[in-house]
Amino acid sequence: MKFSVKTEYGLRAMIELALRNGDGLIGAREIAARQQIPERFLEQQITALKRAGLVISQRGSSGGCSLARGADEITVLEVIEALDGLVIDMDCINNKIHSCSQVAQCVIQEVWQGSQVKLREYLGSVTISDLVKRQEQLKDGARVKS
Amino acid sequence: MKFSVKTEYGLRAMIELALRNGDGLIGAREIAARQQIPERFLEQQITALKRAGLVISQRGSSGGCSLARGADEITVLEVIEALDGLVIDMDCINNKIHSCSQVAQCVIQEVWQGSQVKLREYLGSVTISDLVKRQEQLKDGARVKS
DNA sequence: GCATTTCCGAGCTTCCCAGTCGGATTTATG
DNA sequence: CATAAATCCGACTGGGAAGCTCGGAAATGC
Repeated sequence: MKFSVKTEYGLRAMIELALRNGDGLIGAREIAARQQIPERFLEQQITALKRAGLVISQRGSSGGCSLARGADEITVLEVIEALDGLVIDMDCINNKIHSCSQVAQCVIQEVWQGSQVKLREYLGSVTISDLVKRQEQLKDGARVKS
Repeated sequence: MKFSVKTEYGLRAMIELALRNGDGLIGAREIAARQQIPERFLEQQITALKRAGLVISQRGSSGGCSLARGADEITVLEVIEALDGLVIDMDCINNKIHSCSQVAQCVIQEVWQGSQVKLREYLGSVTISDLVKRQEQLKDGARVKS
């Protein structure tokens, strides 16, 4: 049970984009370099984010991408689900299989379902903007300390 | 992001044990047969549950296992963590690595941490006894319908 | 002693994640 | 128009983990 690195990379990219929002388009190469992420790999995640409508992009030289909305209007949940699909996927409920011949399975699926709801609730309450703000806090804290 | 079948098997076994609590020891073979779980595989999970102190067991012929406490005193969280370790494991926070050279990573780790807390909170609030009761409800519902 | 059970460790197969890569398409610029 | 730079698309791969099997040792009732 862990979050994929895809989502971590995706979130880091979104933070980077949020920091430089308004500066026009930013290339995947640049984001990758700044965040130390394999470039060709990040490319794919950005494409996925674009398909999900969280990012807009333009091809060609001097192309790049930027946030599709304000950083405070994009939740962590959206980013995760754009990259990895549902936060918790269950064969029984999400997919069409629904092979609950055994009643006990259904009961357990309800627990997975409940987990899903709780997680989505939380992750949906955190925005990219929150992350950026929190990051500033951490940086300031470190500066004061040193 | 999904729960392992180990945990599903483990929970189903616990439900089975809860249903027949007080009837003495029950063999892994029997549980496996009833719940249609690969026997030798279930064996291992039961051993893990025993090591975690959720189940007591006795070897030898007419050996078997039973719940170590009341079904209302065992949470789903305990079962899951006994079988799969922490619900959400993060290299940065749980383990010793703590390689947050990049500040952005730490911010994200806080989100994982938050998810962990929420999930544990929820899963810790559901007991095996709850599952059994809920299962009865479902069965009754089906009976009325038909 | 023998059957039956839990217990321990090793091994095996299949699948998926993380990452790479070749190349097609689009576009600004000279 | 040519070229360089960027996104985009699809296929491929290596490694590691999940799911499961298996052989056999230790315990225990009959």
